[in-house]
Amino acid sequence: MANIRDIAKHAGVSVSTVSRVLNDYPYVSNEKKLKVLSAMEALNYIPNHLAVNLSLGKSRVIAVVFPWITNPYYLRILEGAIKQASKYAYHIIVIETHYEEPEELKVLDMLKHRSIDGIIFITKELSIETICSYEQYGPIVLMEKNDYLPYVFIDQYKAMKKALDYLVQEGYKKIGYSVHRKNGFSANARAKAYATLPKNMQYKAFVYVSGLSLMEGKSLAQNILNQSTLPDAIIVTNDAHCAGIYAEFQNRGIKVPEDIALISYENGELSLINDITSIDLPLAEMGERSVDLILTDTAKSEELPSKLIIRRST
Amino acid sequence: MANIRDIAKHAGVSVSTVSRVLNDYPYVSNEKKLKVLSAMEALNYIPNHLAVNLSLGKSRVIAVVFPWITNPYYLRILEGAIKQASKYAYHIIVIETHYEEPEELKVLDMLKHRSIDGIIFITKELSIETICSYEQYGPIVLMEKNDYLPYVFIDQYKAMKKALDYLVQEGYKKIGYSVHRKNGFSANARAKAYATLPKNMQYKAFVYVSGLSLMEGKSLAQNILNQSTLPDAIIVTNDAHCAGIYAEFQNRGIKVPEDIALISYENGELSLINDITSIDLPLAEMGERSVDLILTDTAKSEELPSKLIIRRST
DNA sequence: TTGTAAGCGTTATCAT
DNA sequence: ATGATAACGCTTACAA
Repeated sequence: MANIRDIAKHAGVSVSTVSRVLNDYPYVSNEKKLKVLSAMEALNYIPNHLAVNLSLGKSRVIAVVFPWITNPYYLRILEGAIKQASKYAYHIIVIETHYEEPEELKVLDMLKHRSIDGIIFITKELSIETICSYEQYGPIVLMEKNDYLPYVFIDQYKAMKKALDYLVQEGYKKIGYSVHRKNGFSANARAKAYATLPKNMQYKAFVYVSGLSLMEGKSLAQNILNQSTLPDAIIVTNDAHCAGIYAEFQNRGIKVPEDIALISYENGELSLINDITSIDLPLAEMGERSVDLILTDTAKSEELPSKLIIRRST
Repeated sequence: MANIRDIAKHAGVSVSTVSRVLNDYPYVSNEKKLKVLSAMEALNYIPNHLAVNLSLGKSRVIAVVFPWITNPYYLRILEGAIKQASKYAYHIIVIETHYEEPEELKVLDMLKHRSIDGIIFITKELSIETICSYEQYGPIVLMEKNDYLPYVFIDQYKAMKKALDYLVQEGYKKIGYSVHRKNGFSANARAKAYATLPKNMQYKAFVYVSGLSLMEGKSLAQNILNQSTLPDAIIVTNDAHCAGIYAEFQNRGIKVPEDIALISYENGELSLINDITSIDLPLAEMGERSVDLILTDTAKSEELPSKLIIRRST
């Protein structure tokens, strides 16, 4: 394996000159440049990026962290991040935490050890203090608004409020909603929005803690239909979960929206095909902006807007 | 930033000893070991993996390559790969090629430049000769059976044959199927299996070239229903596409399986919820085994079995 | 415009 | 068990 020194020797120049040619620096005479180029050709030179990385102190890799990659919601964020990273000649490694703190700590340690140049936490379990203590080792972006770390976020309170206001205006009286984790960041925001409803329209029994997947949606629907009083509208965590509910409703002859209306978060393909009113979330853009936050100094933390797309399910 | 030399000095030992402690070698006296450890503590030492990588000539990263990450079929392979890689303390970077050869060449160049230690091509556009010419730079795994590179693969011919035999046995006469790309690896395998049907049961008009997504499934269904003669059973590329077809069939009052039967490849959640007969593919396992192929000498190329799961749609 | 030489922070060989 | 010292292959002051 020829290295930069071999090239220098073969071309009769110094290593710095070779390096300059390699990196397209100005101030290299055409004559020497050609010599270097042909030496590279002759010796079949292959630049070694591991060496470049060490020398520059960069890995050109960013980690994107989430509980499960199979959640299409997270996936679209990831896709945005991959796309944007490639513009900077960076690459994305994927970390699944399964909601385990030790997994998050492992990623933070990778940052500390310079295996990665930055971290995007799509969700986090660790306290913000813990995460902050690693910021000295490299940029870390969250998807929650906070006062300590850069973030890109969608205001879940506003999104929920938008859906609620619309449902109220349409005359729905018994509105329910599902959350994935009772005390997650977005669950709290949604609860806060729900609490703005008139007191007589707030039903603890219509707050469903459930999963994110299709099949879990199906079983949630079964549970719902077993309740003595039924909601007349449900706002569901994501498209897949909502599609599961919708499918079960169809099985059981529940008409949407006549019997029960549905709204999902996500506005992906599944809401499109079932004609489900959905809260559009700019997920790919979240991924893109968070990469910008990691890789540039000019990008600023920001809030991205959600939008209610009305379809036949309400 | 303290480095290994600073630690050595502070502890009054040599760098080799520090390195030995770092890597849990035997042959280090407890006395010196403690000295080193406390020096690390005192100087707040952080090992630099970029340096380790250069020294070892490894990046500890593997690339997984596919056209689009949003295909759940590929995603489950990716998930298996991530999981398995983490067992070896490796990480996975995700490459979306959008079926563009230059993107595949970029990944191959990363291998050449030692940015990654290996490549898993879930699909490929480049000729096998081209890819082979990069094998000298590191292990490359394909998901097609071939004589040149290691592979993990599912025999698409056998899978298709299984579905066809079953349909024939159930009395279906006008069997159609969809493929994603007319001359893709699996399209050819499926065509070969289809050609084993009695001549009078082969219908060119029932071979549908279509997409992979839900919405594309929906429009395929519309096209199918516009045909003058309808198939009585269709084998569909994947769950999402099949779910799109199924949804449109429901809209149009087409009964499954009475009017048209459906079989999907994938056997994921979408086939489960719609009770679709599906060809189970061990996708996560494909990811796991390909990582093994990259990272161990003992793993051998292998064929993984598919299995027909019979449900209500046939 | 070019070259010298000092990093970057490890691992690994080879003595002792 | 321990230490010198040479890799690993590049970038980048600084000097010329």
